[in-house]
Formats: sequence, C-alpha cells, structure tokens
Amino acid sequence: MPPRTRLKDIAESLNVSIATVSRALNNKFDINAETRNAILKKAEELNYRPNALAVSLRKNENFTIGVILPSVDHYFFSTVLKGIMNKAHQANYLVIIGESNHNPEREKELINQCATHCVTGLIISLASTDINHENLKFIKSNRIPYVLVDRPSKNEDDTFVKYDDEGGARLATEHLIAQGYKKIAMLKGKDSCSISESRFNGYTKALLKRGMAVDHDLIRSSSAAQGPEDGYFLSKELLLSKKKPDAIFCVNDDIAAGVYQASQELNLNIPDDLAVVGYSNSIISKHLSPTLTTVVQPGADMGEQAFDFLQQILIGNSSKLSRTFDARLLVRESSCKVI
Amino acid sequence: MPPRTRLKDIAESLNVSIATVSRALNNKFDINAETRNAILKKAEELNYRPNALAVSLRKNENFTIGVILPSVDHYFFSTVLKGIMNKAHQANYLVIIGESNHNPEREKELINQCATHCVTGLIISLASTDINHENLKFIKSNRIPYVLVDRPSKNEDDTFVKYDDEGGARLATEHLIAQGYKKIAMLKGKDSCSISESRFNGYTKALLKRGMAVDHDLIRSSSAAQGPEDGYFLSKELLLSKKKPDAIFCVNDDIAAGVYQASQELNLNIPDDLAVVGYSNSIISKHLSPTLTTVVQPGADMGEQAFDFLQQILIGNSSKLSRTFDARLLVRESSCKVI
DNA sequence: GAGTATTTCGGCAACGATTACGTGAAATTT
DNA sequence: AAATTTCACGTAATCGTTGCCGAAATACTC
Repeated sequence: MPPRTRLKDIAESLNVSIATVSRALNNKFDINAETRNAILKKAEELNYRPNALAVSLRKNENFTIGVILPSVDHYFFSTVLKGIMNKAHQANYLVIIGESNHNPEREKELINQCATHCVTGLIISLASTDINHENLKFIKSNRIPYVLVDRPSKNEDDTFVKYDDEGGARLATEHLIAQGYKKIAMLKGKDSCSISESRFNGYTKALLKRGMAVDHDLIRSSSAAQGPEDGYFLSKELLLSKKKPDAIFCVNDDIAAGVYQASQELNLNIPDDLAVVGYSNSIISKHLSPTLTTVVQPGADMGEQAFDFLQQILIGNSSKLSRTFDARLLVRESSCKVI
Repeated sequence: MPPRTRLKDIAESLNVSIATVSRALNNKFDINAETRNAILKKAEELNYRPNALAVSLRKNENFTIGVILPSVDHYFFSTVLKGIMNKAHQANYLVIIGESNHNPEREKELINQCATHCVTGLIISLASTDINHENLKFIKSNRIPYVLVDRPSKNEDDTFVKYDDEGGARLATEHLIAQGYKKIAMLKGKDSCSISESRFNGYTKALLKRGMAVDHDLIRSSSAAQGPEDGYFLSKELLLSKKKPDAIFCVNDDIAAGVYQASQELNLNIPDDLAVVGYSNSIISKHLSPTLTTVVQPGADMGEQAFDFLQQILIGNSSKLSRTFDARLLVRESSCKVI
C-alpha cells in the first residue's frame, strides 16, 4: 500500500523538478507541451491529488466554510443547511458543520475550532440562549467573515439573512380574524426567545390593527422544548378555562400538533370549533388531519442567500448586506370553517 | 486589524526562539517554568490559536472526518448526522458534511474533495443508485478509512452499521397478521433500491411463515421520490381494485401518509377498515391521526456507532467491525382494530 | 577543580505545495 | 556572427508547525 502520491513522486519518476510538475498541473505557461502531457499522464497514473492542507497553507486560502446551527434534525435548519451546501458545492467549497444544541459554550468551542481550521467564512444561526451575543463578539474578534441566519443581532452592521417573523405572525392572525374567529389565543415559545417575541409582536399588532383587544389570559409561554407536549398541556388548559378561545395561533408546528391532540380529547372539531395555525411549514403540517395552516419559511432559499452573502463579503463587497425573507401564509384546512 | 498571531510573533515579542514557544504551548518537558508562563501569557494576550493546517501538514494527522449522506433534510439521515457529530465532538473531530442527493457522480466528487482535504476517515451512506458500488471502490483505492451506514455492500470485509430492515418488515407484517388482517398489501420503494428489497423480503417471509400467500397484485412499487404522492396514488389504485386490501405496509412513513389521504377520500376508517404501518418513525408518524404504527430506526445511535467504529479502525483495530441494529416495532393506533 | 549530568534553549530540516527569480540553451533578430 | 529574445526548466524561499540534534549554562559528583 503505497502512501499518497506527492509532486515529488511524479517529479522523480520523470526526472524533472517539483516546480515543473506543479506548473504542469496548474496550467502555467512556461512549460513544454510534451513534458506537460507526460506529467499529466503520470499524475493520472499515480492517482495524484494535491494535498489541500499544503495548498491552503501556502496560498493562504482555504476553500472551506463553517456552518453552525442549533440542531440539524430540526426540519427548518436541515433545509437551511441543504441550501448552503447546494451553493457551496457549486462554488467548490467544503462545508464544516457543527451543532450547538443551543448551548453557548458549545457554540464557542465550534467557532474556535472553525477559526483554528482556517475556515474562510462562517454561516451561523446563533444560539438564542446567548443573550448578550458574546459569541458574536468572539467571531468578530477572530476576524472571521460571517453571515447570521435567522437570529440576527440588533447590530446594524451585521450581514444577515432573516425571516419576517413578525410579518408571518401578522398574516396568520389577520387570516384568523378574517375567517371570523373572535377569541384568538397564542401559544408562544419560551420566554426571552427573540424569534418567539417577534411572532408575538406580529400577533398583537394584527389584533390591535383590527381593533381587537390583546387578552393576556389567552397567551401562554411554552417550556424550552417548545414541543407537542407544550402545545398539548397549554391548549388543554386554555380550552378548559372560562375564556375558552376559538382559535389558537402557535409559535411553531410542533406545538400546533399538541393542540390537535388536546382538541381531539376534548371532542373539539378543527376548524369548526377551534382554528389552529402553526409556523414553519414543517413536514408534519401537511400530514396532520385536518391539514395545518402554517407560515412558510423557505429554509433552503435562506441558506442559499446566506452563502451568496458570504461570497460577496469574501470578494470584498463591504456594503451592508442583509435580506429579510417575506412572510407567506399557507392556508390549509385547520383555519377555514366550512360554511 | 492585525493578521493572525503566529508562533513567530510570540517568539519575537519575547526574544525567544519559535521552537521554544512551540514547546511551551505543547507542554513539553525541557522548558523553564518561567519562560513557559511568560509564553502562555503572551499567547493568551495575542489571542494565539495554532494554525490547524500547518499542524496537520506537519504531523500528518488531520482531526477531521467526512460524512456523506444522500440528503440531510430527510429525518432519518439528519439524526444519523446528529449522532455522528455528537461523538465527533467528544473526540475533538471536525465534521465535513456533503450531500450526494443520490447522485453517484456528485458522490464521487465529494469523496474526492474529502480525500484532497485529507480527512482521517469517512462515514458514508452510499447512493443507492450506484449499483456496482463504483464509489466504494473509489474510496478504497484512495485508502481512506471508512464506515458504511445503512446501505452496506455485499462485501464481507467492509465495516458497516446497518439496520435490520428485513426484520423490521417482518415484525410489521407479523403484527398485522396477529391483529387479524387478512389481505396485507405492500407499497415498496422504487425498484432496485436495496433497502426496499430487504423490507420486501421481510414482508414476504412473514407471510409465508404464517402460511399466507404472497399476492403480487397487492404489491406496488413507488417512483424514485418515494413520497406521499406515491402512497396516495398507489393505495387509491389498490383500494379501488377487486383485491382491495385490509392492511397496507409501507416502505416508509411518507408513503403511509399518502395512504391516509387516500383512505380519507374513500371514507375508509383507519384502523377499522384499513390498517396502515409505516417505516422509520419519522416525526410525522406520531402526528398523523390516527397515530401511525411504524418501525423504529435509531438514527442517532447508528451515527454514534459508526463514529465509534471509525475510531476503532483509526487506532488500528483491524478486526471485522459491523453492527446490525435490531428492529423494533412501535405499535400505535393505525394498526389496532378497536374491538 | 576536573569531569560528568542535567536543564534549557536555539538551529535546522522537514511536511507538500507554490512561485519569484535565475539560468542555460535554442531561436530569433540585426 | 554577435546580440537579443524566447523558451523551458531548476533553485530556493515561503506558508506555520514540529521535532531532532546539539550547544550553552548550570548543577552535581568524586
């Protein structure tokens, strides 16, 4: 089992210098056509592949980007990753992936590793628990070009790709109002989660715009898990309370799925007795019965945009780059009373 | 904006040699405690981080593994990835991720990139469309240590982590028989997909074992997408045919979701008129109504095992490593007639 | 106090590749 | 035929680290 072929091996076997081999393989000018062909042939024969580590070290450019996400088995993030990889592949970049699990310390380690391994850039969806954006400062202090996804900071100078969370919530709430629902509850995410807050803002703004009161008895916050169980318990509580709502807007589809369970147990018909609207258009939404009205988040598009921005930064475009993806509501069965 | 700190920078600022700095930072013996502390302090001050490219080049070991999967937004694979990353993090490995999209050429490019970037090992779920396992040969010819996940070759020498696909299908089918269903259909994946074939084998074996005939009119193959649409159309066809089945075993949960749709349109009650069993325990399965009986695939565990195997190989353990994860059936509402 | 051990550090050559520069021979010009 | 240009290639420095070897300087032994 011969070790990996190096330029030196090719050079020696053809009695030329290493420099000549390098020139031949890199299509430089001052090289004789014959020797060039001989070298190419030999390289093919020996299955030569340049050592990317050495090339990167020498040229001081590493065609690798780091991607740090809170979790990859969450559908939205997996589509973001897909979008990034799609573009990265076209541009011949390698993708290093890390999962922070919403843990700032873990996130910092990952940033550190990326820096150590000389990534050319970073696309990151910051852990929402890192309130003070310490890790964002850390990235900056390391001078790594970066693009923020989905969880932008308040800093105006950051390059980011986000989604109009507030707008989506507004659309959802307005839709419920238009459908004639009167007592619209909201199941928020865990407190202090900026995304949940944005969606909550959209919800309240829509209500106020239509002259409806914001009733805090109709608003509940979920646990950190933000899963179906939260939806189940919180909605059951709501539906058994005096102020029993006729519609529930959920901060995500998983929570909405929990609401389905509760309403089934309570023998409530969706959408006639209770309307439900989710958020994210995750796979489950179209499989729930009745199908779930939800806000569409184009994860893959956002990922592609993030990579495009990163490339812009890398080629020196220093203008302020940012894009907020428009909210779109996908109306399905769960929010339309059959008349 | 000063460039990245190097050993040289620290050395010059303290009037010592580069070698000394290196020794200090790497906890070597022959170094004075005072100078060592001074160097550590300076390194901290200058925010020094070793250049991983240079270290890897010099030491000829790159703490990086490549992971190549058909797609990352498929739930099962995303959990495999999660498992791999979990272990990789503990072992201080970086993870490079690539998505083949079931395309062998793309897959080959990714392997090539991984080889070029000197990954220490590869965990790969081969594209099922690569019938002759050309890419597996390619990996071997490049001498990259590898572990196969989920789609093992027929070669006995390969290290692999797989799932007892046949066993899972057998469990599912036997369960349906035990529940009293008589005409059990199967919706396979696309032809020539080895996983689908294994599951089909399990299905037929279970039937034969119980003395039931395998009726090829009750067996349909889906398109390459293997999505809900396939389930919808194929099951509708079946349910409207003369041999109308009273149970359908689906090669995956997405297809099962399509069956739900069809049965709803045809006013068939699940599980009383029709039992449905899926495969993979994807997120949708517990949100479908009624909840879907499905075969559990422990993706994260499989990912962790794959990484463990890779480490075994890397430390020189040359014994034949492989593990087949036992099948487990998660019985839910869709397959249990209410008596 | 001469010889030996030990401690602490610097010099240098790698790792595999790229590239500026120089050089000899051939080809071209004058 | 001398001068100049062009061509094709080799030499050597470089990227940031590590590790071998050896050299001072100090400490220890008899």
